[in-house]
Amino acid sequence: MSDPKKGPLYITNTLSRRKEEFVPLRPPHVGLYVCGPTVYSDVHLGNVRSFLTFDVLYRWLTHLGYKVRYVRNITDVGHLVGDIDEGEDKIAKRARLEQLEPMEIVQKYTNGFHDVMRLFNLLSPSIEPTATGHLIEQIGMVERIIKSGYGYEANGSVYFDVPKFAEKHAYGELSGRRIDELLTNTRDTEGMEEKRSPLDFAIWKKAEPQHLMKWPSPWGEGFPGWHLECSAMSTKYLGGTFDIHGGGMDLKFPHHECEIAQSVAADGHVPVRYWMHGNMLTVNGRKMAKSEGNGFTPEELLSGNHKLLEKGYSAMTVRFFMLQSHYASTLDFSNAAMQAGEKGLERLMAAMTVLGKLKPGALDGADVTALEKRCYEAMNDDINTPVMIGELFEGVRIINSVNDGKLTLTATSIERLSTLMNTMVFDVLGLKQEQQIAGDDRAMDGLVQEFIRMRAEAKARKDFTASDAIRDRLTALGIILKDTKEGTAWERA
RNA sequence: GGUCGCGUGGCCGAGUGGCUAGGCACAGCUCUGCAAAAGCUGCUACUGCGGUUCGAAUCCGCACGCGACCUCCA
Repeated sequence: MSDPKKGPLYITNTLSRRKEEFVPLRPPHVGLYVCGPTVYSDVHLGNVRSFLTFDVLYRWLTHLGYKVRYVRNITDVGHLVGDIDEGEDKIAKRARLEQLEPMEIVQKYTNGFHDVMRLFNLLSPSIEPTATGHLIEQIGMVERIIKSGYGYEANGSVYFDVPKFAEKHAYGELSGRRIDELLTNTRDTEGMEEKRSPLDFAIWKKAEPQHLMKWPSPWGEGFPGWHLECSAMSTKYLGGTFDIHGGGMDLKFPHHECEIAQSVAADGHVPVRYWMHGNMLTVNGRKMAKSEGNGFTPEELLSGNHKLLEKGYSAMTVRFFMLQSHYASTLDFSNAAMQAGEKGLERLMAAMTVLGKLKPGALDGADVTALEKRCYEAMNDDINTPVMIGELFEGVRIINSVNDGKLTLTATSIERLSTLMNTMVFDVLGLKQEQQIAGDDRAMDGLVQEFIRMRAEAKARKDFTASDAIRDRLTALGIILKDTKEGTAWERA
């Protein structure tokens, strides 16, 4: 980018397992694809972490001046439940249980997903394509794979021939798997006689009679394989090869590995230049997952009404808590850590309010330029939000010191600090003020100011019994008074 | 069983060869009528055992502990 303080950006590419300088294919444009949710149940906090990781990446790329096309899909063709059922579509299964149309389920949980994204202040993607809306593209891709010789039909289903593909192309590169090891580790394939190899995966699946979501195809009634939608839709909206593909660590294999194979087989080139994977949110050291039953919904989180929660936490507390660890590290959820995050966020946000009221001085007692530089370096070093937040607390210290008259900053530096803090806290980290601050509600503020005046009068005549009574009663109502040199401020608890 | 990764102070969590991360908690101090808020100060760790190096939390090996994916499967 033209502004030297802003670049270059380094990100960890799963393909090389190293930090690489990010150079877009067609600057200033950047194509970003992120695997979205499967809309057959509520998203839980672990899912949110993954989407949050790429939300911040999207925000940062945008801040750096890139024109980002951010595509995040909705998987509304069912996946298998896996170890529970016998090949029944997840969405169809849910539908029968709840006596709903499949698309009703899809709509319900898509709406819920959007609500959660809004709650945690995640930006909307540029395009949010659905799998059901792209059947033609997916069928086209299956045809191209068959044509290239890497797909074969068996009994109405079409499978991807992994061993044949691996003869001429890399398979397992992304996830560090070797085809011979995969074969060695695979058990008997009984019941899967349609497949030529246990490593083969379906790219089109024949629909059983009871299956509700199905479409006509050259191979009969069926539905697309679950790796296919991302390949078809990313190709459609971002091109045959695009810049960044993100997703949770658990999608590396087989999902993303299969995506690569499909694109190479269908179109002859690798689809993605930089693969990025976010790590898992854990609870007591275990991955938060639907199958573990250790997830909670946003409602439970906010209310604290869940056995894992000692109390409720605000969405921004959660967002801040998550950003205090690096996206590539596992993060363990605990009440103690949440409460620490809650306190830290309060201090940060309080400073943001103070920031707007700073009075300039003649000299600079702090180096804002250096602070700014460190913030950019942290973000450019693989989106290191925890380090960046550490720097922001240096900013908090400066702000409060200036406010206390213990440090001075020139008007220019205050302006610069203000821009930096506001940009990083609100635009990049995507935090927002949740607490009602004084002044938001004029009637309320007027009332409280009246009490503050009464208390000041009591204090002036040394009637501390009366002044403390006023303060204590306001505290009991959730109004906290803070005495400063300029007078008394208030905030809600 | 295979592959990959992790193990940091009271808690959370950065850090990849020498330089105090940061947050929370705790203690003391300043300010204050008291409190709160804020600032300052203190608490200085890196699973164990070997090795490389002038020097290792950071590199290598082994051990122990933990996790993710795969091992059933679209």
